[in-house]
Amino acid sequence: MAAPARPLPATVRGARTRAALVAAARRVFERDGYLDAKLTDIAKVAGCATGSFYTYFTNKEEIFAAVLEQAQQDMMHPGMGRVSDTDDPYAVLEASNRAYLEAYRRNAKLMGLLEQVAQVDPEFRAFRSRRADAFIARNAAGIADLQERGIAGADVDPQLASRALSGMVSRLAYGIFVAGEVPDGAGVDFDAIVDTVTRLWANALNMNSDSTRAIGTCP
Amino acid sequence: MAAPARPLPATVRGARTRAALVAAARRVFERDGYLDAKLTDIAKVAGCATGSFYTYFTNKEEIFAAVLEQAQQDMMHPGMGRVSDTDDPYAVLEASNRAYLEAYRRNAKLMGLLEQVAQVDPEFRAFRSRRADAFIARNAAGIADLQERGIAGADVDPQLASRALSGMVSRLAYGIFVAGEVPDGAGVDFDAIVDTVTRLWANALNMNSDSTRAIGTCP
Amino acid sequence: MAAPARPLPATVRGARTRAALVAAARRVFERDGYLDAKLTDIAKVAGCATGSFYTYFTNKEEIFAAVLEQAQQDMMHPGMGRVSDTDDPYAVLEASNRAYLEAYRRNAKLMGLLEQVAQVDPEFRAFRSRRADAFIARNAAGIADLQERGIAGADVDPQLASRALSGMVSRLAYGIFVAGEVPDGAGVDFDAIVDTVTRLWANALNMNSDSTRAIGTCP
Amino acid sequence: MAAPARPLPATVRGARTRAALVAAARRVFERDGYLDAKLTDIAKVAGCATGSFYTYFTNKEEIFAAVLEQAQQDMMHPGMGRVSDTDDPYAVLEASNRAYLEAYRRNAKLMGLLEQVAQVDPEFRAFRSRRADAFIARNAAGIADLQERGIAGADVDPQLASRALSGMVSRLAYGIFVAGEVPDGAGVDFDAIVDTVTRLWANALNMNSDSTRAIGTCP
DNA sequence: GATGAATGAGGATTCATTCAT
DNA sequence: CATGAATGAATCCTCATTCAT
Repeated sequence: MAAPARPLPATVRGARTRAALVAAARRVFERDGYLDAKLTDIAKVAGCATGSFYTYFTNKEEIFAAVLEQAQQDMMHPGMGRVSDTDDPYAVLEASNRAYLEAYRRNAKLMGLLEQVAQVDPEFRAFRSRRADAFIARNAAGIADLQERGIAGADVDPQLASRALSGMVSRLAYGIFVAGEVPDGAGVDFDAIVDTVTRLWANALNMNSDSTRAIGTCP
Repeated sequence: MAAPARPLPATVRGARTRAALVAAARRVFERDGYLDAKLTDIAKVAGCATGSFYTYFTNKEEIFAAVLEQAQQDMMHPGMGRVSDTDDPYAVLEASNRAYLEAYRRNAKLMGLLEQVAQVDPEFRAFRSRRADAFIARNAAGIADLQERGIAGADVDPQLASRALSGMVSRLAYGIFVAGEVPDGAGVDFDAIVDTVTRLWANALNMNSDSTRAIGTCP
Repeated sequence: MAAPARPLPATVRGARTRAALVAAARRVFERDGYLDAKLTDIAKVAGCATGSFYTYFTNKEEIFAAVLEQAQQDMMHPGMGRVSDTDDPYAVLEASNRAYLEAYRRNAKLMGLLEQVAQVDPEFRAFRSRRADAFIARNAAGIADLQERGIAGADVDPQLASRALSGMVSRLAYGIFVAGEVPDGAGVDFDAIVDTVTRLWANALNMNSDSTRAIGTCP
Repeated sequence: MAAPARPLPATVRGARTRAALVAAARRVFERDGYLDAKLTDIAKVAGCATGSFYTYFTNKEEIFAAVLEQAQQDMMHPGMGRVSDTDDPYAVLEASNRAYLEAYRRNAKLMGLLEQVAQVDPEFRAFRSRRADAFIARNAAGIADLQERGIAGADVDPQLASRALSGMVSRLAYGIFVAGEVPDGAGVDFDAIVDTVTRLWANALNMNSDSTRAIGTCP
């Protein structure tokens, strides 16, 4: 991560080649996995000579970082940070989860790759951690906000709760969209997942919504 | 995973060598990671010749399976399956979580390795899945049981909920014990983790415990 | 070394670029050594594009030759050839040695480079030989002259003696100025080196100077 | 140079292979030069697989060191250190020079290689320096001894003189045996070289031998 | 059973040189 | 003249696996 060691292309032709390499890399990574991906192959798929790879990248890590960077914009999610922006916390939570899961599904292969690379390369392990931490921090802030406003139960530490619940969502997303762990048969559709996750999250925080969406019953 | 292709040692000396190799393998795997572990090194650490490795194992996967097998007994956890064995569901849940987290912590390095290997080797990916599924199934049964007994809210699918909540715990365990993600500073101790996880789980299921541990308030 | 294969620049801009390249080459060669110097780097340091290099030079050898050529004027030394020009042979010898050693010291890095390149490139090995031979020949002539005039002993072959003694000086210069072999501690200053070398040389030739600088005693 | 990073062979077969590799390396180095020598070639010439090279050596440097080590015994020379052991200093000097030049001639190709490698690899530059320094130190001791005994003139610093004169011999040896600088035609035979070098050396030190070999004439 | 030397396929990487703009 | 991207041949090195002793 960090800025590419190699200078960015100065000409149009250069930019085109670099882009072709990044696109090819994504394809090869998704096809062969990070470890089995050969730089030779990436160059071949990009339609250029092996040496050209080194004009823009130093090694496999670097081009994977470029692939990630390119996909990053699409991977941004709102989180619960803006929970206070609206009147209905539950709706916000649901929207947040939906956005996260949709982005995850859209980039499922890449997320799987990141998971793989993180197991192998410390630099990307750190990257993944940073990404997760940002998500967790935003959600922790949202939880704390709800607690202050009396909407969520005050009996859990926002940080730890956020870490647990955020992990719940990301783990589930990984399991379903990447690992193909299908809950029970193929019958679980996307909405059901969003719904369940949101319910569990809300209940876990004891969110006593005044809305009609109230979950569980209090005798 | 599957029975060893090589016959188990027939002599005492053979048994000793095999055991030395498995022990050495665990050390080398934990030291270098699965990918960087060399069979040569394992043999060296075990104090025997390279060739002797092949007397007992066919390849790296196989000896990793042996390492896993050896540790498996310690990794068995009760889950919530026995929820009905006692009168206090919350206590059972907590005990289950504690047992899981303790086992995870005890074998943290190995769990991290399994995570790594699963990213690389399909066979172990399947192994990990089976292991997780068993856990999830047991917990799903427990949840269904609670729902039937009216102790847990009936508004979630037991399977999906179990998958989400079990994932929450295992993901948190991985993050804290393997990846070293420390929640907030160093102040979060083991009991707080067990407590929080259990609370979130119970709340998520809307478990209306009559015990004094009741969480959240129902007017 | 031979005329440049590429035509000398016709325009002012061209001359400037060529000069920049030669200067850059000297810096890069002295910094990285001949073998590790990359043409790419030379162009970069010269502040021009890679391709521009080939406008003026065909390859690394050629630009090294240009660097050498540029420094050559400064590397000219009188030798002993003009020994007969003056009345005091010893003074001439000393002046000759001093001039040689000063020039060597001034261009130490380049001389080191030449030594390196000569080990690698036959063309420059020949160049170095020609340079040395010229020096040796001049000194041989001087020795022969002294022998004829009865100033030097006639018991050695002027050619071989010149080769040995000239080699002595150049080897010492290399050792001290390039390789950093410091005689005894750091206490040996330049004058001492000139003095010692001259003495040894004069004695070796049995130069019976009538001057007061006479070395050794003849009963 | 330092102990080999790879363990020495434990079996006879191993020793044979290692020896074959060292012998092959010497041949390939002498044939192709250090820089152009390919490890692949060495293995091929040794009649074994590429990988076997790495069983005994880490890289080209290391096997070159082994080649050098093997030749070292033959390259030991007496120097002038034992000058006082005999009655005739001049004879000792001559014997010393002869031994040095003979050893140099015997290992000319290797000496040339060392010269080349020293220009490229700092480790071998250091090795060459150590070797030279040892030689210089021994000769310096000899010179000092002669000076004390009144046999050599006391007007030069033994260290610096030794460095200069030792360099004279080694430089001449290199020029004649390695670089093929033939003094004047092909007529200079080995004895003449020994004789001239010894004379120059003795004269340079103003050695007033009482022997009949007295050089130069004092009117 | 144990030993440890031998094997060799396979991929990353460099950089002088060319040429279209 | 200047530019700088594209080229690709050529070598190093690793390590799982075999097998003669």
